[in-house]
Amino acid sequence: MEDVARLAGVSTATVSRTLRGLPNVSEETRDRVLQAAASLSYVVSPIASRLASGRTHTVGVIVPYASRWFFGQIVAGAESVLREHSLDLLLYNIGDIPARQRFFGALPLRRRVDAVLTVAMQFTDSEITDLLSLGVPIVAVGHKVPGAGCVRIDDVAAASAAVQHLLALGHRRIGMISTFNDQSMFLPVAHARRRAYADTLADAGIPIAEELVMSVPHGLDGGEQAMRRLLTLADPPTAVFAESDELAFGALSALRRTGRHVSVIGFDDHELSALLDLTTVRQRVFEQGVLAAGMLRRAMTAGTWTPEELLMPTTLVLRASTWPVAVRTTEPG
Amino acid sequence: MEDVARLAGVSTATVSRTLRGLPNVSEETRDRVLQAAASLSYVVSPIASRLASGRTHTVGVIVPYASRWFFGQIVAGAESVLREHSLDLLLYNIGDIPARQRFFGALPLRRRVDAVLTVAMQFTDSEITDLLSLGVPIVAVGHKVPGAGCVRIDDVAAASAAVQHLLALGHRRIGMISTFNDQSMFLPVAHARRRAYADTLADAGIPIAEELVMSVPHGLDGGEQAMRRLLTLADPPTAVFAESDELAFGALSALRRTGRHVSVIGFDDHELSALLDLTTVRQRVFEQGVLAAGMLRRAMTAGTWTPEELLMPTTLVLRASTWPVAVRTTEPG
DNA sequence: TTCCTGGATGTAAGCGTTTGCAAGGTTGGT
DNA sequence: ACCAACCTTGCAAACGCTTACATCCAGGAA
Repeated sequence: MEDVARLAGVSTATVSRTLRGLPNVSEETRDRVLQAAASLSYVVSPIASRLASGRTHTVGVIVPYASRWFFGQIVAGAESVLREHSLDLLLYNIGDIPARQRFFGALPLRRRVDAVLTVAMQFTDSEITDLLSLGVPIVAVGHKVPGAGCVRIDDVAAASAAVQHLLALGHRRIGMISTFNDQSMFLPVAHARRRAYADTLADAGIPIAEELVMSVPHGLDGGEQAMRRLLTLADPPTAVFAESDELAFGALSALRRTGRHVSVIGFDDHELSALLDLTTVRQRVFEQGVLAAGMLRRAMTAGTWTPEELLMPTTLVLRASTWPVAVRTTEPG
Repeated sequence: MEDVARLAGVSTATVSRTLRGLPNVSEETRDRVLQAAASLSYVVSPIASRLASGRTHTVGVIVPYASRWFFGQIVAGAESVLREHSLDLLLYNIGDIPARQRFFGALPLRRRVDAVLTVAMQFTDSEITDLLSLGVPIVAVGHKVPGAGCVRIDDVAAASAAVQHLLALGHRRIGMISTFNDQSMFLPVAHARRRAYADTLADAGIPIAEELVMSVPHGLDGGEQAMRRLLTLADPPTAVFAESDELAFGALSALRRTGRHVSVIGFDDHELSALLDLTTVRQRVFEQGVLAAGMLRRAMTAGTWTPEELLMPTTLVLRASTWPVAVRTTEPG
């Protein structure tokens, strides 16, 4: 920067002002500085700039499973808006207990980010305290976090719609594939969706059968296990509501291998759900990443910030994986 | 840090040395400093530390499609090893032309990262020059980049094996679904796999039919379009080799909708390929991310660095999407 | 002419570390 | 008892910016 200042015949202060587009620089000087900077192909050191200004221009993004479809979409969505405003995106994947402990033990975000985006993470109270102690705006995608902004869907309503769809098809014995709450992962949506399942059945006057609710780790394998177990029941369900499409995929896989026929409805509208003909509840995932990042960006620039909550719509997408209960008691159509 | 120094009764220099685990600090002093730091719950400012030391402890990761399965796997793999060594991962998603231009126009990596990981990106010569001008170690996953390290598979051999599998099943009219080279995206693997396809057919004495090679954008839609076009041919292929599983999924989708039957082999062994019964060429994607990050980490710590090349094995995974040519001329089994 | 105002620019003090160098203190060999 | 060698520690100068404050200058009002 000194070189640029010398070449333009001004002070480094003026160079700094020019390069950041501050208003109080004369046009003539501005041109001279920009030209000098260009000819030296100079760029400011973001690190020095951060140290001096105290702003990191970085958003920390915390996800439990970076490689899963849902999270990839959110991250990509957030990345697109952050990049556009030249903000850095620092990715933290804390899917297992050790990673989580390391994360909250060291809290590497301290002094490192101006904002935090968390995606479908269930935090303990102390973890939330830790996060809030960072003193930066936080936005959660997928569920509420006290003190943080939030972009999500109405999980209860959406899950309820899914179960109602099965009820409307005449199903009365309806199973649910839900995720573990052991590792306190995924609980936010799991909890809401499970409750919606129970309430909706109760409203329809159907008693809840404990054995029809499976708790498995998230992913294909989990879904497959769950469905296998459901199929071994003396009175297996005629329909199953899966907490996510990936779980539903696993369920479909189990069904195909065993040759059994059970209606399955998923949740998310995964990119491949159409191909697999999975009835599901669609939510716009990428866009949630976009909106969350936008919310953070505004909070960062405004200085002040009151957490907002954004509710995204969902749609029931009907495909061939669900059918009326009567039709396939023996054989699929 | 000053506070810690004061509380421990030493200078900031000693605190710094202690906190970084340098050897020349007496045990007694070390304990005192650590205790002081803990009681003040102090952490060093990474930014100040970076400015002073000149090292960013950050790896820039450049991907074309952050949300696609393959890239998610690589990123997750890399993240796991970087996090373990407390290195930051800065994600750049430059999938479209504008993003790419912005990226190479400003070259935001300058002064910002100690190493670069690129995933399946086809760069122009000038772009490679730009990247090398950063003066940091670079590792490419998926293909060679001159001057950079490399973790990849033998695309030619693997693709050849795929085509040979189809040949062995008796297919003679074999199509290929490949990706665009318009946006100079994906060319590295596209090129190698397409050449392998052509050479393998040629070796078998089969003339290449231009109309059997489709170029489409990557993704499900691309695969679907490609297969639809292939099916409209007067003499459609009996088998198709898709450059990636996602393209193959699209192809399967088109087949299902049109009720036609064509053998399809994919590439990657996507997480859902088993469910869709797709014959494919398996490669260990996550692990490639791990290895690439490890390579970079070593390069960063060593100071010196000569690009290495790592070749990962691939396996042909036989499933139900490919069958002998004679069997299904009329109806699937 | 004088004073005031406001915009453009320069000066220099941070920002919170790292690190080369020097100083002081120990230890052990002679 | 003396000196070399080594280990521990402190001092202070970077690192490359930002920014509060001071300065200067031109133009307008009185």
